Amino acid sequence: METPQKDTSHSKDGHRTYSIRQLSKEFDVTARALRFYEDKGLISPERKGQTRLYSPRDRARLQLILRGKRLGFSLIEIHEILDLYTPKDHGAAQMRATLQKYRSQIETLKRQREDIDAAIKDMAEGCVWLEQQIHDVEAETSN
Amino acid sequence: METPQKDTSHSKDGHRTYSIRQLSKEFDVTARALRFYEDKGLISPERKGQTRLYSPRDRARLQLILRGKRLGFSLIEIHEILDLYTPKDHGAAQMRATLQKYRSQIETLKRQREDIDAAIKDMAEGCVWLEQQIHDVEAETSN
DNA sequence: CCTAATCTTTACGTTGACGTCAATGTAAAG
DNA sequence: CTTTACATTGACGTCAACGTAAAGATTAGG
Repeated sequence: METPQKDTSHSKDGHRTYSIRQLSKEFDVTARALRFYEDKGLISPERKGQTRLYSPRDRARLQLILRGKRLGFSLIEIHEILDLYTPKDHGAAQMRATLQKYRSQIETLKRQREDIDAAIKDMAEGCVWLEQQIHDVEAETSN
Repeated sequence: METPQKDTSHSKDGHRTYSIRQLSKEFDVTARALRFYEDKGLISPERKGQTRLYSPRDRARLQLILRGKRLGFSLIEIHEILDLYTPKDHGAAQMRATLQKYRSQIETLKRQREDIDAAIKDMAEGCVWLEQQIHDVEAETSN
């Protein structure tokens, strides 16, 4: 009864680390997918020997990746979005360029939200109509 | 100067029709894609001989398809969504089942909207931070 | 009638995002 | 030490969503 599972590890830098399995289970993605994302440069976990050790920052990046996927972005697009999240600290010119990217990304997202709102509206109207139909049919069968 | 382009046609049922080119230009998709969607059962234009004639209803379906794509749904998912749009008029049991689909679809969309709102918030915060940085740098260079 | 533009189908190619072995390494448990 | 479990890197397979090229039918214009 006393097998205190070693379910947490720590790197020499002190922070928590996650194995590839832990992360894949937690977020319900395959280890293959995680390695694939790494291949595409979306994540770069440290290595202990040759096995991967994911830091909390890697975990956060993974969350962003998955959110991007849910929103229908390609891995390439997600890569660009992740770049916006990683602080660059360049000159004012660079920062201004980055700021533009932020804004255009916001526009993209807002357009997407309009699509969503329209779709929700459609579905909601469909609901109302259907409920009415069902109500009518029931009134009829109760005759 | 008097070549009144025959840019509109009408079917025997009276409604307007669109050629595959018109539609592809209007929505900026290739004719190949339109035929592909037809292959997958997402759209079924009439035929005049062997050429396709798209009705306004087909056009509306195409809009829904493209919206679905922008939201990251697969063609299969879009097919199911389109089914929700085509009135079935079945028994009460069927209608109740359909109602469930509407509702679960609404839930899906709402979850997606939460993702979007979160992403927008992130980007907006990034903007603010960046603007501050740029401001600081400029204040410094003006010394 | 000829040509050019569009339409068609058929079929194979491509890209993205992984899945699925296979062969191998390594570390903890018995 | 051997088994068991999970890690690794290739390499090839697969599925979706089209792209692209080939070959022929149709139609408007000169």
